[in-house]
Amino acid sequence: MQFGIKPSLHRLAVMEYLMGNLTHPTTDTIYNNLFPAIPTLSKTTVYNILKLFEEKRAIAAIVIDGKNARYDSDISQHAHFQCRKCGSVRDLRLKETLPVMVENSDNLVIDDCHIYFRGYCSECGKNYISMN
Amino acid sequence: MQFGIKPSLHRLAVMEYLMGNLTHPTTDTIYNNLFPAIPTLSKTTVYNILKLFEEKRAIAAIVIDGKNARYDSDISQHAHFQCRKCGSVRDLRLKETLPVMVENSDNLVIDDCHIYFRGYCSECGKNYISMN
DNA sequence: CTTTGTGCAAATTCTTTGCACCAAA
DNA sequence: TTTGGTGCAAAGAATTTGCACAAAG
Repeated sequence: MQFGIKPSLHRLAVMEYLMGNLTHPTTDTIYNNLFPAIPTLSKTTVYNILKLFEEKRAIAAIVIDGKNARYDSDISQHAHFQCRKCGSVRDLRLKETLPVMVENSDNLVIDDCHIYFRGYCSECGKNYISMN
Repeated sequence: MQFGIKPSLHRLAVMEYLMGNLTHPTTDTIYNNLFPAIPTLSKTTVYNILKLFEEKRAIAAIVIDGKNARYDSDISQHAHFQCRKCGSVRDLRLKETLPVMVENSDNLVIDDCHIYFRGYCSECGKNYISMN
């Protein structure tokens, strides 16, 4: 395990879950999916681990809605889309690299960028259109 | 008051506050700043009004950190920057329009986009550098 | 030993809800 | 008189904190 993070069974389990499930899970989802296999796991520990990973920039926190945080082990530059109806979050690839986008920013030290789109996904979009 | 929102004293006060304070205030900040002048105001009402405004797309909710929502009466296309140290949020103008940025997105109906940058503002950046 | 990962329960924070009251059309 | 804006208190949900124990080097 890189990023200056000491491995432990729980940490490895959380990282493996995130790498194997690029579905932007919430803390709760991660906990509930790992708990059956790791009955000693507590939700506090999941919170601790996710916070540590994020601080070390090993994963990215996605706060696309105000509700709860989601996590992504894909830290490459990409955007996210959330459906207003079903709430699902999916990746969107960008055509341009981000640094070109922002006007000269005084003396800001920018080290992170998140792009969030909202609307209706293909499934919910159908219903959305048919309801009008 | 446009956007299909019926005006009321409280609604006008919240909208005027937002238009006069483009500092991306939180619900709490708005409430605390209006309360002295409007002692009958309750925080529930501020929540109600902000939710209504956002639904009507009269203002934009900014969820740049997971903590709490911030609001912006400037609904033109622009990005936001938050300082990791002091937490302040400021606007950033974009060079490109957003639709060019995203790869062809299947059948997504995209109606909203938020771009968030993080790092250190000019003030905190100084301290950040001098501390290393 | 000493550090640090973990877990429980309680506390905190932000936001929503239920319901009653009040004001305006 | 009916609709809809408001306010209080309580509930709810997500996350953090304090502290004690356990595990690892």
